[in-house]
Amino acid sequence: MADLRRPERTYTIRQLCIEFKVTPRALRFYEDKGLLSPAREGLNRVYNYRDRARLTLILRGKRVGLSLAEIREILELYRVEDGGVAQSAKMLKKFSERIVTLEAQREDIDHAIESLRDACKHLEARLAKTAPDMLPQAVNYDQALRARLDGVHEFAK
Amino acid sequence: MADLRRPERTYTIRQLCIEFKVTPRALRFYEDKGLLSPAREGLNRVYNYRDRARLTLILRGKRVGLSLAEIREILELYRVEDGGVAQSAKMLKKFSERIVTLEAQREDIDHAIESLRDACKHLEARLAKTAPDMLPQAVNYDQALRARLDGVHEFAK
DNA sequence: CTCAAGCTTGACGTTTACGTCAACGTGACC
DNA sequence: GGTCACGTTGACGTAAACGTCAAGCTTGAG
Repeated sequence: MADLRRPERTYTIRQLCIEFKVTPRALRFYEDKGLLSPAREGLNRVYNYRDRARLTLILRGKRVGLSLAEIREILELYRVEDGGVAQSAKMLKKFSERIVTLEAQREDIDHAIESLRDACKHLEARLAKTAPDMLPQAVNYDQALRARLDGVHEFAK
Repeated sequence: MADLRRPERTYTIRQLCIEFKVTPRALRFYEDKGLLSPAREGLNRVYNYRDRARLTLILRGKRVGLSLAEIREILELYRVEDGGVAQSAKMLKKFSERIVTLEAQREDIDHAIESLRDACKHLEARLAKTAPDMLPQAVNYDQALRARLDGVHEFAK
């Protein structure tokens, strides 16, 4: 059976939407904003391997709090020799700054995780005392963990 | 000289705004949304030590991508015994899920940082070859680093 | 007393990132 | 040949998180 992700493979808008759990509207929006530019087959959009890779980067960027405009700037670096020297210098500066803010953000996240873990411990202790029968709810934690290890990001509601 | 952050100290809205680099509008907005509830002196808001601590948490939450509504939920945990057992169980679940997403986010950030570092290296190499005189721009990186170590987050524009 | 500084409460505007129709085209079945 | 399923392009709506006035109170300096 052929690899569904082999480089020559193409995707319809719906296929990408399902894979990345986004809506067609979102993909068209990214296109409007210049973050994607899939080929056309008649009217229909045809996404290729590189479009898919870009989408991966777009969504990752979003998850770390970048705006679409910022993501666009970053993606444009990968356009070969897009700008002159001045452009490169500007980019270098921007990227450096961005790295610093991301590192700060990582510290914030570490703090937040720690706080939440602490809060969980307190909650668990409280539940263990007053209502041990409610503790199976804590199974959700393991569920989430397993899901994460499997690369699945859908949790039971 | 008295410690400007001693527990009994109070703050005007402007003082907090300057310290945390936010606008009065933002603080009033957070109040509208139930995240803050400073005392009043006549009409004027008077923030105390705990209000200031809450604001720290609010901004940290924002930096890691939480919505104000989510931050509000988390802050309410710290209201003593606010809910019954069911409430605690619900919170435990929510917090556990949040921890998982934050850990994923941290990985995203690590990836992003790595990518950006890589991009910077390429840019630097390119500049070193074509226009070594533009490289002093890279000083911005050190500037940013120093600023960060000093706890200052304002960069030259 | 006046007047500016700093606070207040509305109330409307703005940006970002889409959601949600409406109206239409185009194969592929039955 | 009707009718899905899936695609398209507008165009308008929306939620979050404030920005930006307008209009008014209060209080200390001159």
